[in-house]
Amino acid sequence: MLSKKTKYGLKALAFLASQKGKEPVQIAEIAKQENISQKFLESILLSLRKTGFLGSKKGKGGGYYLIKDPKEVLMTDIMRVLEGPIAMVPCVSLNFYEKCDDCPSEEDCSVHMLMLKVRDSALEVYRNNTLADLIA
Amino acid sequence: MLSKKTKYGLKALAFLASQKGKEPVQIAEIAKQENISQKFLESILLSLRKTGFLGSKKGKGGGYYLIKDPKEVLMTDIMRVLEGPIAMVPCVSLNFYEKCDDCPSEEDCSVHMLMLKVRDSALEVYRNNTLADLIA
DNA sequence: TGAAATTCCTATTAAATCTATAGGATAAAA
DNA sequence: TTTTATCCTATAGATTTAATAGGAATTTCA
Repeated sequence: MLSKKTKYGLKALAFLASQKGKEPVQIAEIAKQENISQKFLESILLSLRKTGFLGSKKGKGGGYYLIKDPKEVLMTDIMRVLEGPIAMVPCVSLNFYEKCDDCPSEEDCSVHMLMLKVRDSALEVYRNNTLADLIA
Repeated sequence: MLSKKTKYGLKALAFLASQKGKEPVQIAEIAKQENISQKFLESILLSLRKTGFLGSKKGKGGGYYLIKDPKEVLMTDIMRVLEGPIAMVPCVSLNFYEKCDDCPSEEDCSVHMLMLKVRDSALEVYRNNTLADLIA
């Protein structure tokens, strides 16, 4: 299941992408428009800023804004920052690889191959969609 | 992420599918072979029996066995029983549909369409794989 | 210069879910 | 009647997620 953090993060990014100008949008406005707890959203936007997706400005007239053109932002990158690994098991993850402690061998693991296929199918979707596609 | 329950369940099913004969296999043996907590596995196998995947036999020489030919068991069915919805959000789930309380309209939801694509891509994998493919 | 607006940051609590264990009941076999 | 194994329910423990709290830092603007 998609975490609320990811869902809210996606909605916020989509909201910002749908704004015509590059004026900063305040947390409060996004939270209100998208039905999100403001404090929770605050922490999500903060992490999106720290990971290079958003810029911010303090004080009156401040808020958050997209740094890149939505067409240039791949869903793979967004998902990895918000949700974490795209793979369902660490042993088939490209960016978050970890060995399973209960498996003697990945070759012989019945779960491994299936999860590899699932990962690839998800990757294909995320690689072929950008932030711009969210608002189309 | 795949839950341990699902991972263990898949491994147990694959183990049973790899057995030549139809003799029941004891929980203890599966647990040992697959490095799974026996008590935890017990509850998983029980649920797989209740959902029609496994049969069981009590007493000496007892254990669990597959009811169907592994080639006839779709991964979609297994995953839904072990892991739950294949979709990442309830609003795009075929078998576990639920409306999102925070979304005024599914049509206008930026997350909805993307998650539909992800669901379809996962479904394609699960529909084209059976329990038999796990041990190939 | 100072008040208001807004993000920044850390910590903490609350809730939900997942993992694992406990302990006995039930049934079959020898 | 003893042994073996599943059946069943409850619950404890651990982890993760969701949400809140409260003030610090920065910017704007009168």
